[in-house]
Amino acid sequence: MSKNMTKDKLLLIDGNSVAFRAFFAMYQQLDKFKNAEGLHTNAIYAFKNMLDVVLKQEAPTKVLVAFDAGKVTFRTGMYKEYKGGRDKTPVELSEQLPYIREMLKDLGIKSYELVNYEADDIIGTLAKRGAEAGMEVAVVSGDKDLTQLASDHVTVYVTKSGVTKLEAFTPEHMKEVNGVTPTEFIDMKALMGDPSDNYPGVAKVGPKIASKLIQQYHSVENLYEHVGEMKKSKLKENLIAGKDNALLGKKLATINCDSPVEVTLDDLTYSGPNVDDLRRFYEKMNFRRFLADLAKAGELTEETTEVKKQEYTVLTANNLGEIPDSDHAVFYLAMLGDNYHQAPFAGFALAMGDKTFVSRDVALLKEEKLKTLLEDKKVEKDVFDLKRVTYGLSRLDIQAAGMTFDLLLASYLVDNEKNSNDLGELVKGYDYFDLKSDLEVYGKGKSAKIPEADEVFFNHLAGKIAAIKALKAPLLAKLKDHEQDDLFDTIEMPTAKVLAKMELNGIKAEPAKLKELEDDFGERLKALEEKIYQEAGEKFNINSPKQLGVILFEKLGLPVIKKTKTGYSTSVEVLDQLKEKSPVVSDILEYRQIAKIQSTYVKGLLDVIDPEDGKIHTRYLQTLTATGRLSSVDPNLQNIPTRTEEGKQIRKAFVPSTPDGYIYSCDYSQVELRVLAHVSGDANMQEAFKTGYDIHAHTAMRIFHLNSIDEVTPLERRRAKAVNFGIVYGISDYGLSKNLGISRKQAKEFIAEYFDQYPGIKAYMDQAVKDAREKGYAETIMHRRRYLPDIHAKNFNVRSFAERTAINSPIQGSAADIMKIAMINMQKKLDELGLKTKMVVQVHDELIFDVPKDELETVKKIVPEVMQSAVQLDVPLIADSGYGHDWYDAK
DNA sequence: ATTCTCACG
DNA sequence: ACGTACGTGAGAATA
Repeated sequence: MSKNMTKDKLLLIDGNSVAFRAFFAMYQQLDKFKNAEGLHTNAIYAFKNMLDVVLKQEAPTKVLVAFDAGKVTFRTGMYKEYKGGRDKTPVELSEQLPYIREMLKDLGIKSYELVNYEADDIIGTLAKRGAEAGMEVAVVSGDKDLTQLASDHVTVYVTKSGVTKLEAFTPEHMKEVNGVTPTEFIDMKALMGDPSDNYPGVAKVGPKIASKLIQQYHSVENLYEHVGEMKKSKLKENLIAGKDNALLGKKLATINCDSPVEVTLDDLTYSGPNVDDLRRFYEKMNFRRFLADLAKAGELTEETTEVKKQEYTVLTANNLGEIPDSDHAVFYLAMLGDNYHQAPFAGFALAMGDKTFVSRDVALLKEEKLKTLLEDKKVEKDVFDLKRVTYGLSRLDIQAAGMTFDLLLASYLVDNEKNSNDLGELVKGYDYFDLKSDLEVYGKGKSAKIPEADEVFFNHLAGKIAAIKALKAPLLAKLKDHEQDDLFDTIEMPTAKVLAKMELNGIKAEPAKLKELEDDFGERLKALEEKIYQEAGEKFNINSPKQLGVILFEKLGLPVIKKTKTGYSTSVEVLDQLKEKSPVVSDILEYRQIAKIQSTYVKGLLDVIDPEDGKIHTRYLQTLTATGRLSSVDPNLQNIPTRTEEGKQIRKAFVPSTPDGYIYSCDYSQVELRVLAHVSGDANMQEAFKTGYDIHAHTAMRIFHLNSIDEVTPLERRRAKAVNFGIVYGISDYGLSKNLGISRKQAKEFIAEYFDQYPGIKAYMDQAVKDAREKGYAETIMHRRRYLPDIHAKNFNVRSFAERTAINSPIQGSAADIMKIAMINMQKKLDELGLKTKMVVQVHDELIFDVPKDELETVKKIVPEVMQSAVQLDVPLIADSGYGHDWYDAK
């Protein structure tokens, strides 16, 4: 251990390359990031983000950002084409560079450049000096040239996809990536050349061959001493012919670690920003986010200026009379944790008239005055996360009513990405900074806790009320502007109320059935395990893809079909192809399947049965998906197995809550294709649905040119079905070929034929992409939006993905809209008829009911009726149903 | 915390 | 030529 307690840590940053990465990382935002004078600021902003990450991660005591001084360097003296032929730096970037330096100055970080040398040489020199002085050195760059500096004391970080993700190059990591040491990497580069720096290297030598050669010879010089001993080959000829290039490449690639850098390590001491200068700079750049951060940091040190001081009255049993009468209220219920089914209560805030009340004591809510108010539908309440509040109050035996505005739902509809469940976090997206996030106030994960200081917690609670008040009007205006008022008032708000009911209902689960399955599967797993160990010749963890990979691809020598970024892929897709080669593969597949069911479903579900009522209460996330679907968590009841018989057994554990009752299930038939037929207006597909044909068979008949549906073979139907699905996802020939195991060419023909037969579909797809490009978003039949900024991306993959999304989202999203309407109508109908039947689960296109014996006939009649009449499309909506004494039998 | 794998519509 | 199907959540291993 060094006796120096605070060991110096030196951080060196390659300013130009990081700025370059920063600029392109936020290139899509180029037009959004402009200050009042029209200066682009995206690179400055991203540069600062990178700095924040690195400063936090490294906590350096000394920092320097090195810049290139100009085009002419000692390297251009050796080779005048060095870095020649490069595209000019875009002006949008170069105009930002002086400001990055200005910001660095305000941040208290030294910038430096040296005539005739590159930033790399400055960094190399200082890294060497730092390491010699016993410091830990961290280098950050946007390209890999600097990785040659990696050593025991120097770690080189290279930005990865964006600027805030960094890949750490240590000597070990260099070895993994390139197979050579950091210094040998120079020799590798010498052989390969560097097209971006515009020097050639040896012909036909790329990373693979260069790595192999250097691993064998360790340096360019040594390689050429032994080149004569090599067997006659094209490579040998190329090496001999390229000798001068290789030697030149080595000179160019080598960083000069003894450059005449005048700054000393002592000059680099980092002691934090000049806050006033920095504030002025952020103001000039219009960086509201950083300004807010600055304000926050100020509070932490000064403690005198809190976020924003809120006015509030602490409510007790004795001053309830101070609550003014009003027909309008804002209410917030605080619980610690996401899972409001069990999260402990922390307090509440209530605004009536112009007064705001707060308390830690939720028992107060049960007091006559407050309970009445909360249950009075004539008192309109604004809340954040209606479903959470409803469920929470219900735990206190309060049946909330009159909630007419949920800020979370409104925000989600306006922009589905502005959906944080943390109010403080969400409002930052609307430039509202007077409320801290729960994360900041309570902390994270296990250590999260409600502040003990009343002034902190109550101010936070009152701040929530203020935030809801402040953002209600602008959000309502946006909803109106988007023509989403109907979606909000008649679909999303009522859906939240229905979901709260469903969550409270829960579905009854039979632990005995699950235990029985647990034993069965346990035995099967044990037997399979033994068998697999035998076949493999050793024991290993079958659940570990890494260990399994070693067994299959190294020990047994099976062909590697696919790799993941960390090793061999052992997915079903791969194993399916290896089944014939070794009997162990089938056993592994079977083991995997059973193990999945055992751990996720059998054990997982046993853990979440409520001991109080024997039911499973999932939570539906209403503001999560990009398309408007729900999702289900803790546990997820939307992915209960159905595709294999073993898996299906799980469904036998889901039972009615009444003796001799039924589980009744009703699902839409082909909703998404019906929606597609509707929105596209394609006459042929509409005709098929109107006539009541089997849609996949009908598609098969058309694309394979058969005379009647009766001629369709099962294979043809299967293929047509896959095409129909593909269409909904924004088809590609590659995807279809992979799915069907046919050639890409054949897949292409299927698609062409499909578009020929359903010309309206093709037109829809083109139009969907065009609309998204023009409007910037895709939209459902009920005006639900999904913004698609990537539709303008330059990168083909990114753009293509956005285009497929533009096709898929209106379809998936409209189907989700329809289901929500059906659920609302359904709950209304159940209430009207005073039935005891409960809606308990939704699985996207399917609803599950818990039905008492004597209500079955009624349910059989009304459920399909309500679902089929949810909306009026140009094609009929059909719902199929089934029932039984458990979910398994309800098909 | 991230990656892989696999369950569902 | 690019490298993909659309939308989710959870458990186990590994880092």
